[in-house]
Amino acid sequence: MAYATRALGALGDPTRRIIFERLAKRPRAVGELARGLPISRPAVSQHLAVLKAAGLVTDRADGARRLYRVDLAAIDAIRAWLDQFWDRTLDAFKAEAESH
Amino acid sequence: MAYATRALGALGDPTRRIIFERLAKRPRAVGELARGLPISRPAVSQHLAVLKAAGLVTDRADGARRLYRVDLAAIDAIRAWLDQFWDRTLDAFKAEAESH
DNA sequence: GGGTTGCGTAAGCCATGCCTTACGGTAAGC
DNA sequence: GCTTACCGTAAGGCATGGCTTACGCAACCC
Repeated sequence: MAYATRALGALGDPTRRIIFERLAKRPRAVGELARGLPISRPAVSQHLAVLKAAGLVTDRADGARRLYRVDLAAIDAIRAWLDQFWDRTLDAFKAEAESH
Repeated sequence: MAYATRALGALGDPTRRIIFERLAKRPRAVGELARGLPISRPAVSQHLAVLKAAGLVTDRADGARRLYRVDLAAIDAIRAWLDQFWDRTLDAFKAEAESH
């Protein structure tokens, strides 16, 4: 749950959402990501550090490169968080309708 | 889809997530929200404006007060966004496994 | 081993964003 | 009508965060 909120904080940045999108298609190295973005490679590296701290991605050494991939557990955590709000909101609607 | 990304941007702030949580339980007025938070009422009003612009909440006049409630459509949009990434990531895993 | 490629971290700059106080405007109560 | 309660917006201060350049280190190539 606090897992999900940290993930949402990380996905609040548009650049990190783009990085997250591209990693969802397939795992990539840092430089490969940077070449497709209008920011420097260290900037990408910093974004990846945030995503990693939020549990959204994992990294793995591949020679001199470092491959990042998305972590499905984080997606599931956010989904569970959302569903909880969905239920609460529906209950609130129902309670309000019955009070009339 | 761009709907979902704007919603994620709005939910990136922890205070807005708290406000969103409380509105999910039941609709509330601005002052009522502010009394339960360590920030001023205008600050809450600004947060609500962001949430509203992101399509996460709707507002309705109630006399001198203004009631805010969460919009279920936004939650659904985010969920659809997440599911899309879930599928992509699964496909990437599968493709990688088959390449071995 | 020298050179190249790939990466993380540090330091610093600068814009963005969140918060405050102050103000004006509308709706309810007496 | 006057006062009170509730709210949105403006203006400004200040911290946070995202970006850059510079540096150091490890892994491949020839």
